[in-house]
Amino acid sequence: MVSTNPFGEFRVACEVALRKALSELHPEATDRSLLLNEPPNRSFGELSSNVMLELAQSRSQDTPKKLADQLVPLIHADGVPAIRAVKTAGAGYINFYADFTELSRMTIDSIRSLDSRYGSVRTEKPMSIIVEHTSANPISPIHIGQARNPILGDALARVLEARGHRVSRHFYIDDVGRQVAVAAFGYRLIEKPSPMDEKPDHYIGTIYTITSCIVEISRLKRALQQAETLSPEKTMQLKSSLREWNQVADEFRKKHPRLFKLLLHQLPLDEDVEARINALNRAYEAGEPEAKRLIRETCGLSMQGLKETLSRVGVCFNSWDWESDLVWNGSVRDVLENLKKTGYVFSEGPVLEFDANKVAEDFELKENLAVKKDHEIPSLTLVRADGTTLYTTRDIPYTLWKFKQAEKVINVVGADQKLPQLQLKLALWALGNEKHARNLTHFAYSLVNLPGYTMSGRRGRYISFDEVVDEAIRKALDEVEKRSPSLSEEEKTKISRNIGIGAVKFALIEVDPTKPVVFTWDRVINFERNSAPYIQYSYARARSIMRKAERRVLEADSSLLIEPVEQDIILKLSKFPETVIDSADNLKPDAIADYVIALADRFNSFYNAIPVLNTSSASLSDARLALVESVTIVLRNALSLIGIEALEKM
RNA sequence: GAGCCCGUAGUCUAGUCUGGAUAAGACACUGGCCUGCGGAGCCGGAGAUCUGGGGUUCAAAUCCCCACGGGCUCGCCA
Repeated sequence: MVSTNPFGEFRVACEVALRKALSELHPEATDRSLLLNEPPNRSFGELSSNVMLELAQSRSQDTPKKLADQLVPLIHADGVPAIRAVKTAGAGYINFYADFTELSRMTIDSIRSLDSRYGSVRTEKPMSIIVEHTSANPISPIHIGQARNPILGDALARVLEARGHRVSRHFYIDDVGRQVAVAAFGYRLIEKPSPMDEKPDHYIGTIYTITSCIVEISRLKRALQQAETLSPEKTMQLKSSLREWNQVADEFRKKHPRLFKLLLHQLPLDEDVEARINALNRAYEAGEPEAKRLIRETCGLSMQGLKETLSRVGVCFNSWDWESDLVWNGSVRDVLENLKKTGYVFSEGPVLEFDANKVAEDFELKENLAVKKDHEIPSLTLVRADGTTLYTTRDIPYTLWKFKQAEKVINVVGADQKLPQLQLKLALWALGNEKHARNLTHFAYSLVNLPGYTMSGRRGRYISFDEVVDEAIRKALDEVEKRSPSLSEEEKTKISRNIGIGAVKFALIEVDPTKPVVFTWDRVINFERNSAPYIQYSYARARSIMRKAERRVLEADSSLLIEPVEQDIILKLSKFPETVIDSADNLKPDAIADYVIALADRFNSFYNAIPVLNTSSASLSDARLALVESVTIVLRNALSLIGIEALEKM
């Protein structure tokens, strides 16, 4: 029998048998939903129930052990091929032992016949889902702090697809806003020289940082000139900012002397600069042709670099959504009008504010949104005094637009943006889009920091994703040269690329996204510590056996696989579909990473202890070969879900 | 000041949602294993008062409260 979820079959069989017995003795206990757990080790079976420990609470006269002993004879597992035995143990656990003849056969047959589809269990409720991720500013390269975003977002999309959802990946190009105007302003000022040998996103990033740095310094200096009118604290604060920006300036003067000099020379250093930058921003929102040309050109250049970075690590998108389009086509204005009609918008002079807190209270949403009752949610500024809009304002029509195409929207956005994401959701409530509000998920991840400081695109203080990938590939090439000198140059290049990129991705995905990560080079390029090369190595070893065998096993007798290390692998293989379900339904891409390490571990133990090709009988060899083949399929499928390529050789 | 997230061997992490049997891995440290299929490997050893303190429970790394430490947020930035 082929099953999309072999361990699930065993689980259901145990649950049915257990419920039936419970309904005879303790009908009140059957309404519990979670009856079975995975025991800490296999001497306690493959599944275990502690219902009796709980049941004993209400029946003080009976010990859990006694209750379990009474129940077990009523659990009829004889007719169920998947269950070998049911026993009581310890304080009153009921342990279910799988029949490995059956489980092995079902698992291996299913994997070999489903092949690349093994692990994919279609949900009963497939949805159309938009995963918006990365959405990096189109004025600087993606840095390693942000890189967690595309990696998590892409894995999430892949896992959801495996679950049978229709997934569309969207990149939101944030080309409206002051920072873009700053970059474009600087770029035009130096008469738009094209990037020489530099990646265009790095090039624009440098121009942006230098421009913003010089503008900032001159602003701070002007502010300090009125020191007499300022409070001492304010003066201190300004001085400390000035010190920081001067430091940034020094760094850039050294790193990019030519551009720095050029920009310093061209930039008028009076208040006029800022006014002109703001004017450019206004002109762009208003859709004036010249501003459009300039800013689209600047962003286009940068996006070219971002796309290159993303596509080289295997992250692709279905849609590139320009934020400015929403402004120009009037949907931002329309949403503002609608929002005003809700009564949740108040004005402070020309400034419009959205009363997020009142929405949360009126709709009684605080508890649901994990906000404390007496915690006041800050209001959201929708429109500036000069009439321009803000990021989150524009995110409202964008979100509505996304919901025209999908039932569910997942925004992969850093945890630092929890508040605006909450305000966005409340805006949907206010607008009467309850259903959309409920189907909007902020997939939050903690930022990646460098030891000692936070990365800042604006300050140009970051390690770019590109250089991390480059370095990882370089390190991988060293290792390949050392370990596999006989491979062709072409193979070495391809392999080290895959190893390097895999290592970077793995480092970013293996940690629970809510946990903060401190970036260290060691984390990525120490291949003893980084598990990705280990997993790829395990795969290469397995494939090597397959190649040496020079035959495809048609009929394998899985009942010959009686070694504990073999059964450990089979058990793990049988659980892969459940892992994918958990990963997709609970949005846990990191669960796949944990799984694949554990499978590789078990395979390596097996590899070391058990011969596959030199066995006493051909049928045993066939059975083991089928097992090895199954391991290769599942390793490949699992790696593919987290966007890492499996390698034939390395 | 207020709110959110995180705290598990020297280091990095899994387990926390859904309480249950001996807290699971990796790095570093350490003792073994290449005439069997790839040693980026395998087998073993040592190393953890699960940040601290209360509470709930037959049972707490897991749930609740309070402290402490780290990160983030509270902008007419994104």
